[in-house]
Amino acid sequence: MSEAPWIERAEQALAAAGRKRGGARRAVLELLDTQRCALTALELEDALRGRSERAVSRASVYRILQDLEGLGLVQRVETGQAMVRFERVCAPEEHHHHLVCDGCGLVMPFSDPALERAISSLSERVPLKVSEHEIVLHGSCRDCAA
Amino acid sequence: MSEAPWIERAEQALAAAGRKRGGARRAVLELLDTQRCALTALELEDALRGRSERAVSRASVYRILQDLEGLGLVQRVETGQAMVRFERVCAPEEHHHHLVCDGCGLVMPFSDPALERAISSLSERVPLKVSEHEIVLHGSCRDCAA
DNA sequence: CTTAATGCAAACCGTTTGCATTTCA
DNA sequence: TGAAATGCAAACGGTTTGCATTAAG
Repeated sequence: MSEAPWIERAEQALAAAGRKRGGARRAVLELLDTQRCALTALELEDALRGRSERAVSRASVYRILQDLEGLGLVQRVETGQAMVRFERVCAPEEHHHHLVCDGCGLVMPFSDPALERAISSLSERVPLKVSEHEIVLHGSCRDCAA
Repeated sequence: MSEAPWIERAEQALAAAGRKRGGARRAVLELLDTQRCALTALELEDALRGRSERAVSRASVYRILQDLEGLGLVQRVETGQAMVRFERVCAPEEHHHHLVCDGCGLVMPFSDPALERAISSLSERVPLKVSEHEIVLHGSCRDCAA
């Protein structure tokens, strides 16, 4: 199941949940599908309005994201910044975490197999049935550290 | 420096920063000092109001926390819940991360040396001068999983 | 037709700020 | 006395909701 392209899995999951298709959600799905890293709702809205893509009202952006999150298609990323970020939940190979520059707000993805091993071994020794994990490294990016 | 009790270091750092002492902040410091894990501003306010402790207005709670965060005495913890949490920054031996039950909102601390090693080795290979990291495991606690 | 999707504007709510007052050094 | 600390209430800003409209199946 996770081999199918994300956007297809998404449409499928939505259909399975008895949802009807709509242009706003389709536009959000398509934009999310092109993104490497987490966006805020506002960034999403602007990206959709700015380009040729279909404009989507802010309320719909939030509703759609919330909805996709509930279906496990999107996950929220908390970076310590004012706004929450969202990104698609992708195949294990693309699983990543985030670097946040506290100076300029830049957010970058990274991944590290050793870290994942540590997390997964840890997850079995902890009093919680772990379903997901989020790791954020804070610091200064190259420009800000200079 | 990190061998001194946290509350003393805090008072010291505040004095060094040219701050004057005050009852509200003192009460917040004392409460934070007794806590094992992160609290929300509201929980702090309630704890101070409820008990015999000195009541502190919500605005002051936030201002004090923000202030302490700026001095590196307190850190914020984002758990994906509505409110941000705060806890004192303690000695390395007490360094920990958080387990969050998405069912009931329970937040528990945990620590894992292997994980810390993975993080610190990773921190040197990443395009960010890492100053801190935050790890949150989400899942279901024993009661909620049952 | 019946239910979901969407937009708009208003409501929410955690957090911050302005301002007047008190307290500390 | 001058600067910091505090409380109160109002302002903020990201997110959510209510309601009327449109569109999918």
